[in-house]
Amino acid sequence: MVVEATHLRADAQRNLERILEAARAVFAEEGLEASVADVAERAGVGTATIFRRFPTKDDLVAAMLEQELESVVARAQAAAEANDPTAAIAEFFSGVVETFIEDRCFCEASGGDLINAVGLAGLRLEHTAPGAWRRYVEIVLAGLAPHGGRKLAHKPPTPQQLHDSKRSR
Amino acid sequence: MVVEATHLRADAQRNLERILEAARAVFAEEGLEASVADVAERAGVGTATIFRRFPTKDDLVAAMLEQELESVVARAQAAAEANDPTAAIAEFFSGVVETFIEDRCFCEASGGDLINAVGLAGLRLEHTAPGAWRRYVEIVLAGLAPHGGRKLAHKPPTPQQLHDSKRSR
Amino acid sequence: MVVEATHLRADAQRNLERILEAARAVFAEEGLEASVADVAERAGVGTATIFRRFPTKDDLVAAMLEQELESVVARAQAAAEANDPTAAIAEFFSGVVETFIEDRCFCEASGGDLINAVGLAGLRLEHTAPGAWRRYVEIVLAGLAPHGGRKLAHKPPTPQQLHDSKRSR
Amino acid sequence: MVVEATHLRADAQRNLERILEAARAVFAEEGLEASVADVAERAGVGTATIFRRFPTKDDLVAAMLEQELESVVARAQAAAEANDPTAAIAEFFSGVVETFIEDRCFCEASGGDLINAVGLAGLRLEHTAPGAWRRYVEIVLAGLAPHGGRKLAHKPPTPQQLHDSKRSR
DNA sequence: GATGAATGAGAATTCATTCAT
DNA sequence: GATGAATGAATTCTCATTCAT
Repeated sequence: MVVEATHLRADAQRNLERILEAARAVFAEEGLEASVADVAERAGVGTATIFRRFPTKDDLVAAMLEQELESVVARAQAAAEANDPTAAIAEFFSGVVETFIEDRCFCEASGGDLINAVGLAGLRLEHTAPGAWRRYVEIVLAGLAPHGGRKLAHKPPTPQQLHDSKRSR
Repeated sequence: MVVEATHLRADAQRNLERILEAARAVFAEEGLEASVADVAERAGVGTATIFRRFPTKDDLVAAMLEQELESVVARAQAAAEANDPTAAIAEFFSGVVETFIEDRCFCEASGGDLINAVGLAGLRLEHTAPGAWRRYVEIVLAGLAPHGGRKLAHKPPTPQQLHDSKRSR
Repeated sequence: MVVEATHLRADAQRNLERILEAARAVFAEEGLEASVADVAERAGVGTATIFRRFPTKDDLVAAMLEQELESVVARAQAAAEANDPTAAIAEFFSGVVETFIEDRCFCEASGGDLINAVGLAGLRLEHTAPGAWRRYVEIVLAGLAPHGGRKLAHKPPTPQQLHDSKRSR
Repeated sequence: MVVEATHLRADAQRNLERILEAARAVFAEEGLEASVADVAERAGVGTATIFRRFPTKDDLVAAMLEQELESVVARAQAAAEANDPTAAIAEFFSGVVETFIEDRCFCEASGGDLINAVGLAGLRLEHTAPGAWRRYVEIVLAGLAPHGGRKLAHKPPTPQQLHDSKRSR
């Protein structure tokens, strides 16, 4: 568990979980522009309770995203242990994009890799062309697949750079 | 020139250009959330002057984007008339993404295709990994290239759907 | 003619009339909250032209009302010379209220006598109970009619007071 | 008491009362066009405090008017139970107009009946001819009194119509 | 003399964050 | 520890009035 840090009284711990859960729900629905007050109401706590735990709205968002990230990490681990790596990566890629489509805010707040790129574009299209992102996944996967010893001219961003790109907003 | 419409007094025309120029700069830097006041300050005019010309913040944004769009259209036409279509499309793709990187707001306001996707992700990375988008362009181009008669399983969004996806925000 | 003051060039005089006419139309339709710019547009002149003539929006309103008032004065004179004073006053009263109903702004800007009172209330009712003011006219006329030598306990406001009550807004 | 609803913390309740009191005073003096900022200043709170309680300026106005209305209702009930109906109605009529005179905004926001009519006209005169409305009350009461079996030719507006006329602005 | 462009001074409303209870 | 009340700082937008052309 990411959010636990120090020992908390039982009720405090429960509140913390409720806050994170509410944040996920509210931000997923309304995007990052939802107000802290909305989250507080959904969580059934006062706004001050949230600010006691998370000095800043951004801190709340970050904590919530860390939770979402865990599920992605789990997916990634499953993919890493799969027998068919090609299928596994395809499934992983699609799965993450699907999560992005379902949770606008998670997508908006994530770092800028190609999966995220497809998620962002897919999110825009989802309303008028639902599922359009699947084609983009196909294309990107095809582009990533090794074909005839071709080498890409440009290097990928480092993990650190990818991580830091989350803060760009 | 899009914004000229009727004959304007010399000073008014100058102001109009300053406003548009300031809007481009400010929105490019800070994204669409930048305030009209910021644009006004940069342009050296009062906010009311802006609202006289553009009744709504959205109108201002739209006018500015129209200008950006023109340059993309010009690029597209050049590409269409090139001798080597593969090189032309690569150049076009890169050129548009570069424009996106230089103008966050233009990117944010555009429809959700793969070029846009790369732009959005590249924008996030630009600060910590400048130029990282070039690799993404490579990958997507590779994925788009015909290889061995492969067919994509999913259909692309229609032009209308792409267009409407601009409104998703 | 109220508005003529000094000798004006022919075109200036024409503009002046157009402004007053536009003011009447615009304020009658939209109430006193209509903007000076609206009046200018309707008159086909620049706003500055209006402000050259009328240093203040209030001045414009006042001038326009004076014109409306003239027609009321004409009615009053006709009534004064009629044979049947009772019928004449009834007709006058109704006529003025009708003018008020047709021109919200004239009513709103007039002094506070009983005719005006009926006009103000009638105006509010006109939308949902058109013509309701006619009953109020009846009642007030009945109340004004001499019955059995009764004397009213309170004195009427003086003409000066009535006039000054126009400024209460 | 209308405004109490749920249990409020002592200080909040005190502030709420101060806000309502300030609103009454400010709107009574300056009419409905007074700004919320004026009310806030008078109440000694920030504007945001007002908007927390009343999401809209209209809501604030409505709450305040409800309070005023209560006193009118009380008067009406007293009149209904009086022995001498003629005197009672006269007193009621005068009482309501007096309330109107003391509270411009209440008068402006009320429906368009004859009492309201007298209030509106009286308000305009009050500054230059204080108490002039008393004569108008006399006249209207006289007009309403049954004299010699006379019948009014026009019907009164229905309660619904009167109610809806409040919204005429 | 006429024009319309420019603007300062608001107005309503929102929200992250702090503070008294 | 928790609460929700209070608020300062913004934001979009309007308009009477002044000024350069």
